[in-house]
Amino acid sequence: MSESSPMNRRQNQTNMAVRLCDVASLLRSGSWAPEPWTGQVIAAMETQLSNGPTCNNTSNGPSTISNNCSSPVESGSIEDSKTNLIVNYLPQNMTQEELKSLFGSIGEIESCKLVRDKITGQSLGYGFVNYVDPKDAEKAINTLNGLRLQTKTIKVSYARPSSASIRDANLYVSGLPKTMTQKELEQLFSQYGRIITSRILVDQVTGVSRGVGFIRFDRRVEAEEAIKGLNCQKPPGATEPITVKFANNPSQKTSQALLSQLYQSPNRRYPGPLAQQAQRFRLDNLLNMAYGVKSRFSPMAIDGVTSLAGINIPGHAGTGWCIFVYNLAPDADESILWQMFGPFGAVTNVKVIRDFNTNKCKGFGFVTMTNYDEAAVAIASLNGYRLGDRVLQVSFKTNKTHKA
DNA sequence: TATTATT
Repeated sequence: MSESSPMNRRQNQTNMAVRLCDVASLLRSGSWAPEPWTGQVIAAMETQLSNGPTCNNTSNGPSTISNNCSSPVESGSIEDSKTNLIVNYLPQNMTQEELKSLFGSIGEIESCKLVRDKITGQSLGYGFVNYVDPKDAEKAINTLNGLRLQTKTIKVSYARPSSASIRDANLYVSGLPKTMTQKELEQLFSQYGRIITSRILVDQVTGVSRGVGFIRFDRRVEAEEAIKGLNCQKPPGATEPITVKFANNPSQKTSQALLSQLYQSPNRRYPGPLAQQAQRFRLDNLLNMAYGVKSRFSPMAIDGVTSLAGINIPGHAGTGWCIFVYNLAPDADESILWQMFGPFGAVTNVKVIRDFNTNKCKGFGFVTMTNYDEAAVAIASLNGYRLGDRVLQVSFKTNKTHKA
């Protein structure tokens, strides 16, 4: 994949940073459909893309999204890297390449790693991005922290220097009073050390606390002290004691979790045709992941076309599904494509085609999406979408190159 | 009674 030249990129960075900041803050404040194929996506996007600059910090994502860890001024230690970032709350299906592609839109990346389970290969939902230039790292925090991707709100912050002392510092807390807020939970635990994240789990329907939560400390010794001091103790005003222990390690989740997904009834939610198609492909992907099998439901078999190498299948480029986006404005940049297509699923690459001399967008661009079903929904949703004063044309890229 | 923050 060819990148835009460093010079082009540098020229665009200032504008993009501003816009991404605006959009990201709107993303944080706006309601967002958890399922990309509901009509709410478009409504939400209208709000995001057409509103003027607003910088509020309301968040409907992880409430620790802007905690006070690792701000540039605070990182006093000389060990602290000013280029290395940790990215949390990544969508499950996001790959390392997608991570690199997204953060590479800010500046040159020295290295990038998506952390995966050693056994299952499943993404653990976080990764590291190390920039060449500390300014780009700072810019990435300012512009991408709080970005909504699919159902997740990603968190971008400086990575602490890696050490054994910060591992296994995550606590699971149960028996909490249902009335206890996250702030109160933090107040209770903060006497034992620096809290990195906190969360109270809530009922998805009612939003009421389930009385359980997590506290991640900066260091394991702090977590140990919190267990000693708070396990089996009653919080102020509570009638029952709480339980505090180390949280289960996510890596003990075996392939059973994967298999259980396979046997879930696909028709439980009575989905429409589009969602049925999407689920069929998801199942296919799961089978593929678990057993390395391509079933007859493979995207390669869609429309009854069977092909060995993807020849004659529109938009299929081997590494994903290439989407053609036409009627972009001259000042369009990559960030607008990320913003439009990201909510629909895994996006591996975006590119705005620019004039070599003027560096202005020539009116079109390309987006590569990993999964057929997500690409199809994105196209169906975005074709005809009004962006500013232009109506976009969105389709799978064809191989036809005839010049009229 | 369980989300995914240290390569």
